[in-house]
Amino acid sequence: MSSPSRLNALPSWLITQLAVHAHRLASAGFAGAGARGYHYRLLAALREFGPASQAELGRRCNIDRSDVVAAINELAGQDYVARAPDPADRRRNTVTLTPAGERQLARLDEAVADVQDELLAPLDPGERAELVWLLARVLEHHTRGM
Amino acid sequence: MSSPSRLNALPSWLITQLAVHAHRLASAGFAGAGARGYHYRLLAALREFGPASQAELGRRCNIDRSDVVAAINELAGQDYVARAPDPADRRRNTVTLTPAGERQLARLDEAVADVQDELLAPLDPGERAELVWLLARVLEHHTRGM
DNA sequence: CAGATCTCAGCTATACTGAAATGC
DNA sequence: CGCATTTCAGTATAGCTGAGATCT
Repeated sequence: MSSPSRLNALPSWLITQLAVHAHRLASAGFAGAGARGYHYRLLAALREFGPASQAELGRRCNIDRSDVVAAINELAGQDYVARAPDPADRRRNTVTLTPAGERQLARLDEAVADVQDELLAPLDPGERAELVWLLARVLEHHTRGM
Repeated sequence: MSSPSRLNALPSWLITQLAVHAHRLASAGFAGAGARGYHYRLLAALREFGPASQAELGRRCNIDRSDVVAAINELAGQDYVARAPDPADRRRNTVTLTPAGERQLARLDEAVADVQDELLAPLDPGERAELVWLLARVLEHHTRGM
């Protein structure tokens, strides 16, 4: 039972449909560690850039301000991050990665690596790099100025 | 404000984030013709394979049985498709593309072409073909046996 | 005053699940 | 009986909007 040929060569179709599979695999990988995609993004940002306000995390991870609140609530409830008022600017919360959060990030890194391998199974290493390069350029074009 | 480098080289991240942009562009293009992505998929399948049951349409377009009902309701309400009981199997509805539906599909084809151009703006024609080839192979791998 | 931040309530669209009614 | 089809009701998630309270 094949799909319409109009769709099979359509970049927007290929990308959105493949995203469904990528999301399914990633969610399953994260769920095995009791996490969601938002959690991985936030922990990765905290690891790389250090403590940050929720607004900054949202901009870095491309997560809405509103959803950052909920995700940080969850991470704080598992003691993967600590949330403290910023004395220098009392509108802000400073979110900090805890040692347990670093360990959780390491677990999620492993899960994520497995997911990439499963997602790109039919491609050899050179093709994977080519795909990443093309996707990154297109995504960068659409994120410029955001 | 850059994203975590863990994410920037991560295929599943690139694909899901790019899918957000692709979906936004496609939805906007379809909305200009009073349609949604489901409608385009269904009209394309009817045009290519002829009249079909809702279950077959769902399998071809990768749309859930439940969502096919709603989308066909909408298309039938706009007279883009006709729904009639199948005399050979009275469980089935036979869905047929109307002349108005063909014209709507032609409009959507144009909108879709513009969207592809906007989506892949930074890539030259050879790179676009390479990207489509790689994505199609990966997607085919994950759709096999469905 | 404008503007940023955090929070909550609620919305949209895609994708999906469960169950009932009907018919093969 | 098992199985397929259509339909409806409801769920989950990502992404997003509006508004209010607080603070720079």
